Amino acid sequence: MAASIKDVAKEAGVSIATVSRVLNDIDVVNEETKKKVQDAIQKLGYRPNIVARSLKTQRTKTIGILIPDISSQFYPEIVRGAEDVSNIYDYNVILCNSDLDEEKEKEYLRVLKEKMVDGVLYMSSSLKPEITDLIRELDLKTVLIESSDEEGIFPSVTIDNVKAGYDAANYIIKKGNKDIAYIGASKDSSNAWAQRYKGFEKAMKENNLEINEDMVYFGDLRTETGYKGIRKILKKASSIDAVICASDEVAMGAINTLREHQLSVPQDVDVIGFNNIYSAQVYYPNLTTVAQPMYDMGSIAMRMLIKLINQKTIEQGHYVLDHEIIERDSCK
Amino acid sequence: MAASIKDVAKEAGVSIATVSRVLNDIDVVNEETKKKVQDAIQKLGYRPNIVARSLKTQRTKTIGILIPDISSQFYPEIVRGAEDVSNIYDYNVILCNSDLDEEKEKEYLRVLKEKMVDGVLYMSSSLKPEITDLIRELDLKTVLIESSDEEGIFPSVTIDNVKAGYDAANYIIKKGNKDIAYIGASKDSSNAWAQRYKGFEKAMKENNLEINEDMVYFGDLRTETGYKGIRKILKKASSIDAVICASDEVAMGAINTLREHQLSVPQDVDVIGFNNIYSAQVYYPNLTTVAQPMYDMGSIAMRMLIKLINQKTIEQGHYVLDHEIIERDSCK
DNA sequence: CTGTTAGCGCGTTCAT
DNA sequence: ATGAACGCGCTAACAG
Repeated sequence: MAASIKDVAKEAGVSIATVSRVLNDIDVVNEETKKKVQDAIQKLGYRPNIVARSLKTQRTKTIGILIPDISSQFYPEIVRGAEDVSNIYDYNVILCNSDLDEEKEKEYLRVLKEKMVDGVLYMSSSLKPEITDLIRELDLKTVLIESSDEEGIFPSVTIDNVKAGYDAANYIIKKGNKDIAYIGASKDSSNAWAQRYKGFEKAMKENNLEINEDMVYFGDLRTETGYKGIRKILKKASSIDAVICASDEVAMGAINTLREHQLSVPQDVDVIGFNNIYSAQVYYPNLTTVAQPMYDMGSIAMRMLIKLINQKTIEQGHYVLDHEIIERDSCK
Repeated sequence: MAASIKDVAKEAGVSIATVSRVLNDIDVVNEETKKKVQDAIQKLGYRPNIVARSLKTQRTKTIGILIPDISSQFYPEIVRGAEDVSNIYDYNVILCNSDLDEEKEKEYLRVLKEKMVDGVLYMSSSLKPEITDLIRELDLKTVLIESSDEEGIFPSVTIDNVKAGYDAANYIIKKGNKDIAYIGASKDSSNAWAQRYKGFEKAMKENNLEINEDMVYFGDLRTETGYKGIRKILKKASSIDAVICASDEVAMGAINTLREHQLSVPQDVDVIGFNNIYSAQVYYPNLTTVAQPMYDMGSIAMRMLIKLINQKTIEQGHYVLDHEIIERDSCK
């Protein structure tokens, strides 16, 4: 059994209260006794038990991170950014993979509450009312990443996905492309991916370009969606100049499939992806893509959360970070 | 403030001990009173405080995972495998990025101890004595992934890296290649990557092939090492038939650089990578590589650890999982 | 079958 | 400046 505060007190010949005081640097403790205590701590290799402290202080110095899947290409960097900041402020993170399963999310949220986390970083496709209700009921300090709630009560960190979709489309249009395909995820809900599609629509409209139903495909954001999308589009559409993809994985799936059909990128077709994941820069052709500052999203969100936990007022409830088109070799 | 066990007891008109009993399904509680308690729990939306429980039971149902960097391409899948299993057994994981910094590792280990984690999954390049000493001093139940300690006291999950390097080399040799380059990380220490090089040496020797100093390069396992390695090799060596790379990132960096020098893969040069990360299958040309069962490594290690925590005897202290050569398009 | 009580290790009044 | 004592919320004897 590791030494407890009691052992230190005995060793130093003082009360546990005094030990606690030097531990937390509170009140003014006589230099001499302070020294005695520190020596005892040193000698016993004492380290405070944070669990006991948490029970007393009601703060665990632990933060829950809820993400769909750490083994996807997108989230690791966000988590890294978050963990780096948490580490600076002496917090640790509990990682939870939800697989976008609402029940799993709820259960994690409840467990995090039981474990008395000081706050939660929440990432998901869309923010269902059941979830926001639960978060409020559990009274969990929460910052959203990549999505925001409609009422805007929760602080959030996102990019402007409508604008990002708009910019991607304009970039493709400026290259002189007319028959433009779009492969993404759900266009209905209010999530990030639907917003990208809205931006796409807007740009097409502004340029008097028509969106051909046959050239739009919705699946998820995985590579396979790129395969499927291109197959469907190639079957139905008469001509294809470019493809806008809601993720880099989809873009790579699309390019691979185009290649199978003897269509080369960018000679025959322009393709742009989204997110700028690691693979995008090693993929051949190097993928032109709309980059999100993933690391920053994680670190900024964690900073906000920690401020929130410490009751400091948050100047800005909703951070909208800049996206950027990274020009590489998948567009002419 | 959320309801406590006391509130439930009062609401149900029983003692807190009884509430605790129905909570933990211990002893035989009268069906009627059990019902009363459950109703009270329901009514108050009570959830036990795990921190308080932990203080008493000395188990937190939390496990620390120490990895170099979650934003690398290699670790997310391992972590996912581990978290999935932990979730099944009602554990949560605290994620720690060490950046292979020994001081950071030590500090994390100490904090994990303070937070009373039930166990630790440890991943690192090599296992320094300072670390094993600390783990023992802290009395942390630990399972190693990807590396093993020389004395073999800690349970571990690895692949046979010597054999893997040997297999990769033989695969390349069988293709008829003579001038074979190797790009990897440190060849001295006893880590996984050094072992791969040992396997390479063995295969070369067995086939009476000479290892040309000019065709070997050691850096780290990042893409850049591939660039640097190829540049150096191309400058010094007279001819190059194939390159064996200690990671997929390195392999992709190597191929990109070969391409810049008008050498195409696999027409001019065969290249094989290591790990089978996501990018390997979307990269062009699709990367031939030695796959490690990353998800399984994480899940098996977590299973071992949980058994260890629950004092069940571990039948096998050192799991050596199978690797597999995935034949794709970067070799003839 | 159920209640009382003593801690788990720590922070925090309230005295002194 | 320091110590005694209480309680955070829960489990685990021990009684009854």
